[in-house]
Amino acid sequence: MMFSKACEYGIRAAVYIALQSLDGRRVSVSEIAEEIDSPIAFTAKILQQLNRNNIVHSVKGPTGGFEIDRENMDTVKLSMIVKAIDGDKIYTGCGLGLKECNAQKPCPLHDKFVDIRSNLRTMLISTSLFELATGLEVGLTYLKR
Amino acid sequence: MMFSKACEYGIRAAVYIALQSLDGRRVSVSEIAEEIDSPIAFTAKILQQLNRNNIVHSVKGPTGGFEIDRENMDTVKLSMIVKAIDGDKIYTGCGLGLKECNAQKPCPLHDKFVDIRSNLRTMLISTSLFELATGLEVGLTYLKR
DNA sequence: TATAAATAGGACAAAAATGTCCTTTATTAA
DNA sequence: TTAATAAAGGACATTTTTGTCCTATTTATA
Repeated sequence: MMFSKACEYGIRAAVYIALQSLDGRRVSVSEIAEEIDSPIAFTAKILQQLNRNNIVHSVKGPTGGFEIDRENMDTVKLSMIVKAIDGDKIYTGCGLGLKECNAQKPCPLHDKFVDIRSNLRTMLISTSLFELATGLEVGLTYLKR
Repeated sequence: MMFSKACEYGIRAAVYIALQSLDGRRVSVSEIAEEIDSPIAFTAKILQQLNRNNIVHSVKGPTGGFEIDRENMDTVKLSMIVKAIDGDKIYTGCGLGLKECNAQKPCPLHDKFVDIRSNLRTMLISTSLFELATGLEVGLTYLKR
């Protein structure tokens, strides 16, 4: 609806990894892809990006996999994942695709988007992985289907 | 940011046509593409879609072109253009791409998206082409760059 | 130290979105 | 009635996104 497929998978994967890390479990790409119902090799690429951006931590070799430190679950906000994968056009871009659209030279929808964009931005900036993982843990939310 | 390129061009084209129709001028695809800074042949395709959905009216032959009745400028809301081009996933789709995501079985972002989506929906449903065209007419808004 | 398990990463493939070109159809006006 | 003009539409081309496959690298453990 709003994010690319890659970003959707990235968020779902990060939330799943966070959930498992709360139990001290490191998880493999194949488990992640299974649990969030995503294409495995594509998910692996996205996890590489998240790793490079220090959003998740990867460990190679046997007993390896992905994990997120308890500390990072609070530090990492949705906005960081979105920015790492989709860039920041969701914040800065014009709703009608104009290159320069701002209060001085607004597109016809500029003012109408101000609040919507601001709400979205605030939500993304203030929502942590920990918050999302705990909802899952309690069984209130789902990552599949 | 939120709409496809096709939809962005479609909205900009419709607003431009509405503006010119206020002056009783019918406009050609090439003029539209010039004025909204869009690829001409692609814009023509999009205008065909808008015509089929009775959002704009087209006339073939010399002196032909696109126009929008004064009445339709009030009737046609942004939501209709978006739906004609991008479908209604913007309203109905899940932020994380789950097939079935609802209050009973929500994704971790479901509740957080409720307000944002609702604001967006309300804005699209309540904004008419006339409103957008008059902003342009008065020189308060722009469709290019 | 050899083997196996796991991620990293490059190259490729498929699908979808974006964009172009050319012919057909309708219509105006000379 | 013919010529010119404009949209309609089909076929094709390009680019981006999504997705796959294979090899290299790292590392735990037998």
